[in-house]
Amino acid sequence: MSDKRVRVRFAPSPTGGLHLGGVRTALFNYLFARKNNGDFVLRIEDTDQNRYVEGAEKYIIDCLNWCGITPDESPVNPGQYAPYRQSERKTLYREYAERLVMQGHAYYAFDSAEELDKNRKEIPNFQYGQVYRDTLRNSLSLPQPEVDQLLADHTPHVIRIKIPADQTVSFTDMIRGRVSFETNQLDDKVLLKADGMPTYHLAVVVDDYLMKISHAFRGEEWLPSAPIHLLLWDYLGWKADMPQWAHLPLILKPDGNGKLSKRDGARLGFPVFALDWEGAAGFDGMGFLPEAFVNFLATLGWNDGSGQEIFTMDELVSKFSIDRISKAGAKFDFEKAKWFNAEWIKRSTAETLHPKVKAVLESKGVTIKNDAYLATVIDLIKDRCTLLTDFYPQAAYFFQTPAEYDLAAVKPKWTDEKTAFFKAIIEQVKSTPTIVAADFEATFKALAEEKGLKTGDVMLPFRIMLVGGKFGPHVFDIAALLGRDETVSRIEQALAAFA
RNA sequence: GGCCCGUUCGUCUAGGGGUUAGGACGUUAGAUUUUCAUUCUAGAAACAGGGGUUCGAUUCCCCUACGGGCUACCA
Repeated sequence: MSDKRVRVRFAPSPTGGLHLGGVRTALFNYLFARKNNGDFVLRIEDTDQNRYVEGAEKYIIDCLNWCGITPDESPVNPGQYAPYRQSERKTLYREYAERLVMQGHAYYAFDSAEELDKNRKEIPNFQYGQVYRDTLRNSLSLPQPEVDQLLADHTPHVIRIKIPADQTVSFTDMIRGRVSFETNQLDDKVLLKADGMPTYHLAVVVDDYLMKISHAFRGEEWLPSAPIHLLLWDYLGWKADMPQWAHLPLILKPDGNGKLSKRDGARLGFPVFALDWEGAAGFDGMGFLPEAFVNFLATLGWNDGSGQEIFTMDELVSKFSIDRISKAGAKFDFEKAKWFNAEWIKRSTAETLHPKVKAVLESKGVTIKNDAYLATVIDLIKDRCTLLTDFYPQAAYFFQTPAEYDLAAVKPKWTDEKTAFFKAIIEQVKSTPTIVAADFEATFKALAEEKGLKTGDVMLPFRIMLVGGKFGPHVFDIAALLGRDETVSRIEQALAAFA
């Protein structure tokens, strides 16, 4: 086992947007694969034709790419275990299901959905299992000739696993340790559906085997069905090749309880998807850096024990280990997610931020003519941005004259002396070839004193003239960046509004 | 209801038989910044409860409580 090549798979079902929990599962798979020089496989589990959502598969792949966790093998980049969509592997599963029937580990069942629903409603704790299966319509209860006839007539039927009585099924989960189940509590799950598609239970076992998966990560919600899978691995004769299981703790709703669902985003005002999905803003559209998103997700249920919180993908790969994954579910905390993003923005260079910031500004109608100028702006303001979208309010005034002023902050205290002061400043600025921040500051203060004004009384108005509001970096740095002519013109324009 | 998993500050977590139970987010108060943010300093804030085991349990065991998951021809 130890010499076996590490191969892991992320196996989502294409039923809609990929949410946080799914991305984290993918991430842990990826980290484990990279750390162990293994393969990271994306397998699309589209066995439920009713829930199939157009575009979901592409969306999943786009999400993984955006996060920087591109699979080594996938439907769009097949390896030697193709195909990677279960719908395209359909014919394969029947053979294994029939084999189980032949060996007595499974059987045909002809009951209709309606009949079963009725039983569930009328019989408390009804389970299609050892207690009731003899009373239902299946190849165990019906005489062989009748079964043959039913089959010959192509009567709709499913194949169910025959759970044995009085056994204890147990295994060692990499996160939880020893876990056991009594087979008497289990029901005879459907393996092959009436439409010929396998259920998750059959497909996951067959494909993990065929694709030589060595370690299987999945959410904790799968723990109760693990014994079914264990039994299947055994009955199919593949026990020695069974992957090691790791059931990941769930990501919970920030308020109340329960696992985080796709609807919580709209309800609570934060993204649950990585990328935008059907009008709902994802972390991307919300202004998150993929590095920050990945970093945040990695620390939701995992830590390296050192107290370090900011990790690059490379660090994550080298430090990741399953025994440091926690057992308990973790509530999603959007505030903490934002903190990670702010940290990542602060630590990123203007160069790496450049294209993303440019896109944000352009989407707001700001035209960027000078990339070097933008780079300087980014360096000046990135410390005050939590989300990429914050660059718009924080940077817009570097590119366009303020559309409106915070008049409440200046008008009540406006005086003719101030008007005179700024007129003098205009002349002063006009007489210099370029604005040098430190020099300008000195001149500004000297002139204020000369006019009998307190520096503080004219600094804020000056800021509002250039910026429009009470925010932004050092005002003289702004003036220097804006340049002589623009500074003069903004003062002139503002003077008209202030007086 | 049944089965399974879990439980350290509000949240994410470290720790582990003897600790002032540590960090981070958030929060509060100061400092710095003639704006705002950053930054810095300080503060409040936790071992679910009950039994064991032990010289000593937050740490190990059991029970209870609470939380979560599953209980489909969905994954």
